[in-house]
Amino acid sequence: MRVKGQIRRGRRAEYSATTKRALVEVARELFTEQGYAGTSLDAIVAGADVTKGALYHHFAGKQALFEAVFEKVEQHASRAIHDRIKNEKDPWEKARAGLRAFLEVVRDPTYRRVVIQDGPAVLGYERFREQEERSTYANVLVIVTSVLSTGEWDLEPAMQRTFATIFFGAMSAAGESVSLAEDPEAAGDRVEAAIGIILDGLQALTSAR
Amino acid sequence: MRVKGQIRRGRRAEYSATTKRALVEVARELFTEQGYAGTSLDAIVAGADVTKGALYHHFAGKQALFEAVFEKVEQHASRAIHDRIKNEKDPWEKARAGLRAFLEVVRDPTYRRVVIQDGPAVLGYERFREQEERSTYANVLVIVTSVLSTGEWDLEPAMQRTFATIFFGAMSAAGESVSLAEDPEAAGDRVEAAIGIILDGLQALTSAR
DNA sequence: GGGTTCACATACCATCAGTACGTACTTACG
DNA sequence: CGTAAGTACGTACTGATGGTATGTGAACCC
Repeated sequence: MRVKGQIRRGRRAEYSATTKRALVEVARELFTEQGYAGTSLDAIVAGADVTKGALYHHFAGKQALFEAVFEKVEQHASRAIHDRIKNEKDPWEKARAGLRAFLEVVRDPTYRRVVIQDGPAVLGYERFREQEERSTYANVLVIVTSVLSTGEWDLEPAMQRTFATIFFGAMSAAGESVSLAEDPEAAGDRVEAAIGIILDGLQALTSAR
Repeated sequence: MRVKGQIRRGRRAEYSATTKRALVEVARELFTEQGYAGTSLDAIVAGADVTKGALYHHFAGKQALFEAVFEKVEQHASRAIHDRIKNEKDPWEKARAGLRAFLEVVRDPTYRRVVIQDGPAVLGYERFREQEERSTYANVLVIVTSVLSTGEWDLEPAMQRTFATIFFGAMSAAGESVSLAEDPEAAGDRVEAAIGIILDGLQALTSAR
């Protein structure tokens, strides 16, 4: 059963997928505007022009729907960052490029609300980290690992992960403050400068010995 | 109307204060165990052995009660950290002492759940920051300011706040990962070592010039 | 083309935050 | 000392909301 080289999934399957996407998309918008707690399932299904039967057919519940939204947002952000650092060869340049990319990502209201603000509370911290592990945090870990390989530190993996966690937390907090500042442009520059100084310090340690 | 040199507030006022403290205390326990969303007001008033009438007499609502709990927890944490850094004279030593103190504070399940996990989502990020501003974050800012004064950086206040935000975020994330690690002891040591290296780097920058 | 399955829709339930109102005790005042 | 007023609750209720049980019609398979 093939059409134009693609596997024909049947009308029913396509309609189903469309409904599911619509639910996730509407949920994403409402979660962004009103937060998780402030968004009712009734509002979501009304926006997607379906009923709760459809929602509970596709998702186990409100939290599962949120997680689907969360995953999509993270995936988008992760890809944006990855695209910006994959071509940088020098580890230190890669770090600075990644930082700039993240500061752009965090300006997206959806990312802030869904991932940073509501994410930990709704998913629980363990599940939150579990999701981060394969998206934005993964990018940070790659960068940190590559930076730490420049010196003669030879840190064990656990230590590399500790550094990644620290930088990830720093960037999240910084990103949040940037997008909430009255002058996000200037605030972003300050963050870039501050982390730049920290990186300079680490760089100084490697060249010193 | 005085008793033992204290102003006598009357029995009713004392009973009232006792009821209020009981509500906050029970709420603190339940919020810690089951989170904000998972805790019902019925459970809180039952635990405090009062009714919802009492709760709504003392607090505007569930969120206001949470904020009272939040404030108390933050106050306790902030004081614990302050006590540990006030005697340290050398800025760098003060920073390391503050870090160690924070890593202890963050091991308290109540602090993690109420302040780090639920805080931002329940209070909203702006109100969350507003509260932090005069508690734990204030401590970090003091440390950062004193550390930055050692070099010839001469950074503007906005930049100092940026550094404080960065370190505060780093420590929050690190603290969370520490308390969730299978070996919190070792994880704490790693965090201390990692931030120590970052501080070393900054220190190297000052002595280099 | 007839039975089966899937993708929903409908109707309903239980929980819970919040409100309206009543009440007993206490304080202030004469 | 007595009474009016206010405070600190208790009781009873409502609306909103997440979740469930069940029905149904169209698409799929043989």
